[in-house]
Amino acid sequence: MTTPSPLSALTTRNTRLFTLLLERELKKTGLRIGQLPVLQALQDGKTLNQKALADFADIEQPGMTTLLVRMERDGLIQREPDPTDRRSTLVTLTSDGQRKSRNIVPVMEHLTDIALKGFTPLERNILVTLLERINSSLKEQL
Amino acid sequence: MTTPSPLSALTTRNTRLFTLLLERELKKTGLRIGQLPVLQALQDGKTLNQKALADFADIEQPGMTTLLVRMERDGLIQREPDPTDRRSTLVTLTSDGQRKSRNIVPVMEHLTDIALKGFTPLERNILVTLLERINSSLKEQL
DNA sequence: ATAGAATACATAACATGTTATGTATATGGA
DNA sequence: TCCATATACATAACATGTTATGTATTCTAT
Repeated sequence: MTTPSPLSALTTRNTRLFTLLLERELKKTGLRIGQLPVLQALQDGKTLNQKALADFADIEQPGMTTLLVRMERDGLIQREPDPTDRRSTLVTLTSDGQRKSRNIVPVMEHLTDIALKGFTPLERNILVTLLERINSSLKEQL
Repeated sequence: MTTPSPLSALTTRNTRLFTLLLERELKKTGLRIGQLPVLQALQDGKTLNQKALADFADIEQPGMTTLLVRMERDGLIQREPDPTDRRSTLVTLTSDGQRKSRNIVPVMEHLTDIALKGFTPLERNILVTLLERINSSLKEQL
């Protein structure tokens, strides 16, 4: 899309392209982008309930519920009742989830290297700083 | 989400926040984000077929079809057969679509001002340049 | 101790996108 | 001319997210 705002057009295009390439890379490992925050949050055998996962992934609770249903169906995670709180469901990675999650970091690093090709360390820092300032300003408006 | 890549985490977060605020602003005018490219492409009485709109919005054809079905249902656009090509459907804005589309640019400018609060012109230029370089690098990988 | 608020989860309806596939029409080359 | 191919659109199945709402459980303040 060509928007009236060069800035948001650029960051949106940026995110879209990165997401596209990431999705393509992840397909090789049988993962989907939406699953990444869950896999990351549960690395190293960690256990979290669904609310904590929704908070971590920055999505609403119903979205996390349906995501986890699909991930359980696909054998990536396990869900079991929290013995200390009967409202709560504890989520852990299966061994297959653990194994597949180990592919994520190398893929992200590879794509980041591609995105920042030719950037000096100074340019990387400037970019990060500017983006952080924008995020700050936007967050204030929430 | 906190990803292993500070860069993509930042741009993704950036896009997400901007989208959130934009969606909130647009709600006041009865529009949705997905509709923006269509409204923009058809401004000033322009007529395009569905394929051209999909290309402009950078989404696949079936996605555009369902979007246009909803927009027609909501009275934003009109669809009629192309007399010169019976495969093709010509899309135009209704007067309500025209009217609502005029709110878009001010909203985008307002949000961009918020996002870039405190930026000097130089900083704006640097940011745009760096993002364009990233977009270039990513596009090469497609 | 208990009533009311808060919390965790599920479900439904929907928006927005994807890929895969089918149908109808148009077009270009033998 | 006519066949193969390309093009425009629709439909289906699905992923991923939203808001609104319901249910069950827990917590808190009286």
